[in-house]
Amino acid sequence: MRIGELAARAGVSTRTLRYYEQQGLLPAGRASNGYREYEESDVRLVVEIRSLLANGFTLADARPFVDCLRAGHEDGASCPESVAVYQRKLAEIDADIRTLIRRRADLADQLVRACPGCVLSKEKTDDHPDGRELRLHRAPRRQAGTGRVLGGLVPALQDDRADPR
Amino acid sequence: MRIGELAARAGVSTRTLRYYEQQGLLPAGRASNGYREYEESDVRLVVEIRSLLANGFTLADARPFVDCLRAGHEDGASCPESVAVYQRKLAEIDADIRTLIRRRADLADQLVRACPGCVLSKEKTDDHPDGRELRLHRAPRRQAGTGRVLGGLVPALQDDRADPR
DNA sequence: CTTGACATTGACGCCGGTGTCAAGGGTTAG
DNA sequence: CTAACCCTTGACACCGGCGTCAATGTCAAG
Repeated sequence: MRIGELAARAGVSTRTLRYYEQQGLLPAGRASNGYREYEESDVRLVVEIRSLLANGFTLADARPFVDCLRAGHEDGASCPESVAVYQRKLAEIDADIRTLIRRRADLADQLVRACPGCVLSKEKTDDHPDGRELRLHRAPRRQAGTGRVLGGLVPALQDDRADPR
Repeated sequence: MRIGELAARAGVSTRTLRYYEQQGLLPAGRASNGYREYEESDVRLVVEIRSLLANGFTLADARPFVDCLRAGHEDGASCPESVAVYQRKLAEIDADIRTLIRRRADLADQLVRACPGCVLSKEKTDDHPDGRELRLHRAPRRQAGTGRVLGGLVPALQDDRADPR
């Protein structure tokens, strides 16, 4: 099938498919006239990628899953590389959550200081008794070394200008 | 004082100060030779901005605080506009936290499904206390801006790109 | 005078994931 | 033959917060 059909069936734009190919995620065959040729299985691949992206993965993160599927596995997550990415993502999310919670507490404190009584919002400021959905299981170790941590969910607090990239 | 001194005293680059001026956050007077002239009080302003940025605010978010300080208040948060920003930020953080928590649960589920037993690493990772220098990067692209609040269910806060900007 | 530290404006780069346009070639139905 | 679509590559735009050049101006010290 050609790019337009794949785009329609996978629910993405042709631009997106070409971008994925450029990133090495979705190599396409070529017809004699230069048109890209895709397999049926590529639909599945694209859907997998979109699903991962929607869950906060980057394209680079998605690569092991795609490779795994192309290697013949039914589940993109059934390869050790994919599992490693999963674990790394979990660690990143945990770190982000803890950061946000800390930040929330700080902000709430400052708000109370500036405007006592203004805190009419949630009960997330303190450890709430029922421990509802905020229980952060175990904390992973951080690994923020190389700069990039998550695929973009949380405002940056990059004030430690220690490392110039 | 001139830009170099302010930069040194506030702990930012001159580029940063010029950027803030360009954004209308930090208007500077001019000497006869064209050099920017700053007041003592501007040190305070810049420090305030940096503090807010470090807490996940954008420059636009910081504006009410700066205005408040310049209006003579000792605390940048003691104006109603600032309080409103605080509350909005709290709401955003709460939404982000909920999203992340949901996402974490989903990922953990999938990991267990793909690799039962792989999750036990979660328990043994005992985090060491504290932890500055955690650098998350890049704010969510739309979420804060155009009135879209991610309070839904695993909203994937960036795949509803149906609206053309 | 020269040097050198400091100042100016302007512009590109980065990061991710596309949207969108431009300028062209291929294919097919009428 | 032509219209009407499909496809191709290439390149700019966007968002935030700057880093980092480039080319040039200012001013005090030696």
